[in-house]
Amino acid sequence: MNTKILTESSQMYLLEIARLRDGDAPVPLSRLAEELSVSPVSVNEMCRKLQKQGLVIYRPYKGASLTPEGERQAHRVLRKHRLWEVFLVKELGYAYEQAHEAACQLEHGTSDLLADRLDEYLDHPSTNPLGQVIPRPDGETPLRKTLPLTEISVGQEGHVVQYEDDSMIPRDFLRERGLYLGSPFKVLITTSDSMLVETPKGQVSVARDLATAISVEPEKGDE
Amino acid sequence: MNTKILTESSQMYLLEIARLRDGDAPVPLSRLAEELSVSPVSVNEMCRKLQKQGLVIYRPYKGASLTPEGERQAHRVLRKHRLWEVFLVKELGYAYEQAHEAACQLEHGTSDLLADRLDEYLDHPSTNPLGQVIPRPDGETPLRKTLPLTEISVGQEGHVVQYEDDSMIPRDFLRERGLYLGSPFKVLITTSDSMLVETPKGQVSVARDLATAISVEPEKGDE
DNA sequence: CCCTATAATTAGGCATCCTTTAAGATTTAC
DNA sequence: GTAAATCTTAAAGGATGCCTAATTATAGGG
Repeated sequence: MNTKILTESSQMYLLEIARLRDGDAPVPLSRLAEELSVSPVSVNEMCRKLQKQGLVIYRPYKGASLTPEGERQAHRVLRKHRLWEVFLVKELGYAYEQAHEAACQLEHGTSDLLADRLDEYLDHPSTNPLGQVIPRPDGETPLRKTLPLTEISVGQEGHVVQYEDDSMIPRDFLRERGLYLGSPFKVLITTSDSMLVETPKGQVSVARDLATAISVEPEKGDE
Repeated sequence: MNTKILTESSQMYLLEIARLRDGDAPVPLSRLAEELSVSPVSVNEMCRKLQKQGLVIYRPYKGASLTPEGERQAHRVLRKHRLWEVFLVKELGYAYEQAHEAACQLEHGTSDLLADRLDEYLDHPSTNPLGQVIPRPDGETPLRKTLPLTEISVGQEGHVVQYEDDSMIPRDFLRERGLYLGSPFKVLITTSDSMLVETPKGQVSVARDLATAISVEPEKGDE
């Protein structure tokens, strides 16, 4: 049961559910289908299969969430994924996005042993290049959830994890202002339609609409 | 045509044909089936499919060999495989055999770009930990063939690549005497039933029967 | 030159993971 | 509360890659 072999595909599903999950809310299958570039029908099939295997809890019209075992498996994969990201960025000079792509390929061919060796080689990094936590081998590390920037209250700190709605994002502008992927920040002021945020490159005011599309991870110990 | 996507399975077949090939002789399908741990029927099916794709030349009762394009593809995979071997052994402290196993998993999830970056990171190694040549990205490097130790004539040098008949090999003895995987050596004397070989650890006399089971790669520029 | 051991092939299946089509269920929003 | 949008499910099928069992072809020794 511990040594159950998951197909690459199953791993991808579990990982994606872990990634998309927002707190304890189940992930809508439509979201999964989109992320995995697969038809909704396939996702439905797969989720029911994973439920039969005790890895996923699937409630029709609600969505999918992970069982403790599913969580454990997702962590194993995510650990490998993020360790490779660190290696690719820090050692091989990859840009983050390319590293992410490549890590998707490598994670499935990585044994637990290899992950541990890599972890040691990289000097036990605690986060990936975006500042997202790398699960420990024991699987104890809880994944921290990401929120839209708008959910962060004044005085809280955090860092940027992802841009949600690519088309709307002035990437270059944000990069210049120090609010790019991985950037730490602190919310200084919020108003009804904008936020003032402190970044490594100074202060930047962000429209609320835009802030909605910026996913961030709040700093440990807040909320 | 250049960007043709090979399945993991196809890659394995091509790689194995390249590995098992002895000079220009086609590889018997039974041998392939054995190495790949797959039924002869499956190998037959696959070889005919690869032939249809122009990657393999398959002659019933003779065996399979690579077309120039198949050769090119095999080189690409082999390059990745051996680069990973170097990384795993040199950087992560793997033993060779474990590195070989792990490299089998990693090679398929490795893009050409990643291979090049890794190559650079490792400072362009020319051989894997066993001294086998790492093909260059341009695919120009010919694979050197391996021979049984008995085929090496007096004065020639080479290095050990593989033990063929595991059950017959006194591994510990050979390791002690400096004739283990990767060891460089020079043949000093051959008689009708034994050979005297110089190794990093001194000289060792090897019975002809035993020498047959030791695969070696002769040094560049000989023969 | 025949006979046998080995190799090849055909036929039928299985598992995985994906697809499209189409019909039915539920939610959500007005 | 109903209608539109979304989700679920069933059915049928395709591609890959593997299997076993049974049959046929061939090579090579005697």
